[in-house]
Amino acid sequence: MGNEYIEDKVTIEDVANALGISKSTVSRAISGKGRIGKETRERVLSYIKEHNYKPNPIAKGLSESKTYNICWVAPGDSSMTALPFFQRCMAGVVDAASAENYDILMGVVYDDNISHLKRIVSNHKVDGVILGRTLINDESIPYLIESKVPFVAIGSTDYKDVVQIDNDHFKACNELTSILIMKGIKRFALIGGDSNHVVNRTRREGFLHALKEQKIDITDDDIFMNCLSDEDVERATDTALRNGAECLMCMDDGICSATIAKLKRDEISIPEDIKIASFYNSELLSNNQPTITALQYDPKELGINACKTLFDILNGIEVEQKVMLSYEVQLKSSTQ
Amino acid sequence: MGNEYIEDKVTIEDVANALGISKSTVSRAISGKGRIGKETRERVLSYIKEHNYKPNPIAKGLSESKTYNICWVAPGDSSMTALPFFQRCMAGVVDAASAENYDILMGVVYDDNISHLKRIVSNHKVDGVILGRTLINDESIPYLIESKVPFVAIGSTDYKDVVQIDNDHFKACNELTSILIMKGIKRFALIGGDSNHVVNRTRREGFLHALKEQKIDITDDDIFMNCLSDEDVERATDTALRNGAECLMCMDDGICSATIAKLKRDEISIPEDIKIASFYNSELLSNNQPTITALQYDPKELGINACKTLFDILNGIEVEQKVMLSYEVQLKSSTQ
DNA sequence: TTGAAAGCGCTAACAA
DNA sequence: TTGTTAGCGCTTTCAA
Repeated sequence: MGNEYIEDKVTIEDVANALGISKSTVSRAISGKGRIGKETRERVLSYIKEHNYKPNPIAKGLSESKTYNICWVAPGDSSMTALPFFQRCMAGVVDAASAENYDILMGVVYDDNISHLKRIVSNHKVDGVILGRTLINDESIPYLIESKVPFVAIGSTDYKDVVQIDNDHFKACNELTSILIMKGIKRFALIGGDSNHVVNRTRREGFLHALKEQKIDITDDDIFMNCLSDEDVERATDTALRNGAECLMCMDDGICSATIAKLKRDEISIPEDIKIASFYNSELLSNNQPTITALQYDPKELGINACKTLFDILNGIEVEQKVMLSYEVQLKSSTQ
Repeated sequence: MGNEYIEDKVTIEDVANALGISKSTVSRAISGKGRIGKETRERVLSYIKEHNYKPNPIAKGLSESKTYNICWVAPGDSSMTALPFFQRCMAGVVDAASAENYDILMGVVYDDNISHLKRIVSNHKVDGVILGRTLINDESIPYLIESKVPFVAIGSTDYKDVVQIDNDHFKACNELTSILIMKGIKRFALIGGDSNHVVNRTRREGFLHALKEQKIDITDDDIFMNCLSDEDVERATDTALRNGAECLMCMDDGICSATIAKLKRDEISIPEDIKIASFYNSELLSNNQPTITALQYDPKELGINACKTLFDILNGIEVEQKVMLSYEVQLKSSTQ
């Protein structure tokens, strides 16, 4: 049965025999653990390089009770998964994992179905898990806690003792909003996504906090959460315009690009007729005309950081409960 | 060291001891291979269900020389990876793999750098590979052939003996173009992407073949390949319009949505001022106004098919060298 | 500094 | 029908 596709599958035993030494010596030479003669080590190292020997991580893993795999959990609904954010994040995770000779196993979850993640974890296929996003009612987190698998979340959560890597969305949204207020804008509308996503709630709070601080009024009529489809965005935009909004605050790149498209269709000019800003910048917006005021984060950095943190946990190194990565406010012509 | 996160990590030996039988009997009960008493099997099965025992695939794999992992190879350049196509395809692969208790390992390649794929394959981390797309000058394919790992490609290639799953882009593009010609369109322009991608060349050929068959002229001045950025698309569109094109044929969803955006910016109406069609439909286009004439494929089906084919190969079942999945021509208002 | 041997959790001859 | 045993390829005591 087995799968012998690499015919010259050379094992540690082959190396040991060829060199007339024991397997354990070869193992020591490679791992650097334990004492070993300098000359012996060099002999082994040069032999394996020449013969292109690579230790089999499956066997290594079995003996060490490791898998050398990390599970990257991404949302399965394609409206989400197509966002550049997840791609970038994952790229960071892949890079950081590769550096430690680890690989990434895909875990696909839906808002209400984490069976795929469960299969992977309960099958012992991974040493740890990185959650790509957090929900308010997140099935994954309690499951991961209960299963005792080490994990870190990208995003924030109220669950206790969860290691979190996030950008400081509250501070960022607060800051961007404050700046726009100082520039004289008084009537805002907020177009937001799924309020079951922690990040969306946080952004809303940062936004509202700035308004409150600067004593700018807003009613619930100008806050449009749960805009999941283009139609939702369209409706929100229409209402906001009717209500006299001066500036549309879009909660993320997807919503902002839908809003821009809607405004273009209606031949409403930015920024002359309406100003617009986004709480998340990405290539969906970056080559728009006019340029869009937005908050800039580095999702790849988030992925790298999450993965490195997970390795620290796996290695028994103490880590911070919550790391907040920085952001940048980019003021562009859409709010001039 | 090891990673004992599941405290109640129950092994086949525990099960055997608890039941007062041997490991091999338990193994047989689970796998169904070999002879075993009906009563014994049921005793085992009910015990493992109750105690939630799951065989460790790492150990199983070591003993069978299998990994129970498949490598999904996706392009790393984010302009590509963000396309819904790859997400959908991968979703299909994940589903089909899960059904066989297999998992998906991410392999990220760049046009000129397949080191990540090499690491995964040479480390024996996967039983097979699924290539998400094919290039004209594809480093991955010769590498995979040489390494002797079983693989299937989504897309077409001229390399010999490669198992390929594809949509019939030539036929589809030929058909769509022919229909538009019959509707009276005489002046076409083609806006296309990277000509190092096999699919882009094939689409161009299908398009040109229809023109030739129906004796419609086109010059190289109206064929714009390698439009990789929005600026490229913009320039191509401008030139095509200046040359008097009646209909812009866009090679994929990304290019088409860039073209539409450009036309909107310039306040050029579809289909009054210019008609437009896409050789690939996706949600990037599907809720556009006006609706867009396009070819519809099912990328998830492609992924499922590729994965099932790979399993056939792994199981020594003979497979077809090349499978062509169907498509649908959707005539909408953009070409009225 | 090195080697022998046991063990990681499972499968698969081979015996009984 | 079931048990015993020998691996799969590696790490890690324990001896030498």
